[in-house]
Order: sequence, then C-alpha cells, then structure tokens
Amino acid sequence: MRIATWNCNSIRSRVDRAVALLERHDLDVLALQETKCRDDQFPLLPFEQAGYEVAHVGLNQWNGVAVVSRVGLEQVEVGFPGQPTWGSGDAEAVVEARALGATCGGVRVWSLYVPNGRSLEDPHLGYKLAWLEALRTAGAGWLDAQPEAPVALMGDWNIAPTDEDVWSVEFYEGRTHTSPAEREAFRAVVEAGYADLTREHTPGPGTYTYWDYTQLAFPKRRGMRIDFCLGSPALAARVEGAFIDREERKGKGASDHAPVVLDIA
DNA sequence: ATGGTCGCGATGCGA
Repeated sequence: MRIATWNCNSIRSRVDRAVALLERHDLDVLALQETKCRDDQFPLLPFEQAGYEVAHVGLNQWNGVAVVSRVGLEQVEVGFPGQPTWGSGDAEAVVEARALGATCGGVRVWSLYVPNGRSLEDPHLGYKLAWLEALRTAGAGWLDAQPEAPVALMGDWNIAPTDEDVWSVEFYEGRTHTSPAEREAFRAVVEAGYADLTREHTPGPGTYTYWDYTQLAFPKRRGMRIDFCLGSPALAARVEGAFIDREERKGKGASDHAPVVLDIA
C-alpha cells in the first residue's frame, strides 16, 4: 500500500498535477492540505474518473484538507476531538478546516494542516501550540483505546523539527517553525507514540519538502522539511520505504510543497 | 534544469 501527503496550495489550480501525481506513483491514498476551497467548489470529477473517492472539508478560501483514496474511505471525521477554534478581530471563533480523518484500506489516515504561527509575537503561535497539544492528547487517546491500530498523521506540520531540516539555522532565528516551543510540541506528538516514518528513508542534510516561492529559493536549495507522516507503532512496523517527490516542485505551476510518499506492507 | 512569489478574490490577506 502506498500513501502520500501533499500541500497542494489550491486544488482548483492544481487538480491536473494532483491526478498526475496519483497515477505517476500509483498511490492508494493521498492526503491533501491547503485545498483553498469550499466543499462545493472541490473538483471531484477528475478524481472519480481516475478511480478515487474523496472526502474534503473546506469552509472558505483558507485552509481546506482532503483524503483521496482508492482503497475505501470510511468513518470520515471532520476535525479531531478537542481541536481548538480560531477567530481574530471581529471573526467568530470556529474550528478551522485543518483536520480530516478517514479509514482507508484499514489505515486510519489523518490529513493535517497545522497552523502556521505567523510570528513569535502573534496570537496565531499560541493557537498553533494549543492545536498541537490538542492533537497530541487526541492521538494518545486513540492509542490508549486501540494500541494495535495503524494510524497515520500526515500533513503540513509547519515545524522543522531539527536544525538539519532548514537551509539556514541563522535565517530562521527569531521566526516560527524552528522555535523550541514548536519543536517541543512536535516532539510531544512523537513521544505520545507517533514516530516519524519518513526520515530514515529520506536522510538529510539538505532534504526538504517546502521551498518559498520568493527569492529563487528552490533552485538555490533553500528549503525546509516541514511535511511529515507520523505513525502509530502498528503502522511503523509496516513501513517499507519513503521518498520526497522533489520533481513535483519543478516547473511552472508547482505548489511550494513537494509530496511525501510512504510505502507500507 | 529548477529560475528574482502565488492563489483567492478583491485591490488586501495569508503563506
């Protein structure tokens, strides 16, 4: 079974790339983030014609996550238990479209779009940390209830867990994604029982999944590793390999993220 | 080859 995660940065603008990705890698499951559309705007037909089912949650032009599967799509769950709300200014606090769970071929797949944090002084960083703590709590609960369940926490974590995961440690000093608090929040999810399933198969340094659109970051190899598949012990025991599809970041019309692909027995 | 932001939706915001 082959599962993958990709922050597509608008599914409407990259539906052709998404379907080509499914076919190029013979994917069984694809978790998408930043679809940037409402449910009624999601381009379902190309996926269905390619033989896939889709579950999606999108409230507006921001965020949006989906699970695409050709091995079943059951027990679809919008948001995880205890997922924090967000609302700034006059906006009413809402549970944003950042988490979607579905059982695909016996694996509990979560497509996750962790809040960005924006800056170290921004309230959004507190939201990010609370969101991750709530995810850790929910994830620990799932393992308590079903220790042998294969669970995949896949998505854009918006955290570079180690110094090796950024092109320049100095560049990110004073910015989000590398702060001790964010790294601790990521580590807490790992320590709750969800191992990073891709790192040993995609060693660094210089191994990234995201490159900013500006400043020629991609050709200059100035990236970050922020997209991960974390897995429960039962899933970790089944991992056969992983790779980052750096080719997908090339060319006109690419997302700023590359897909991360995982092979499991 | 991989090339000095992009997408959405409104002229700004979020990443």
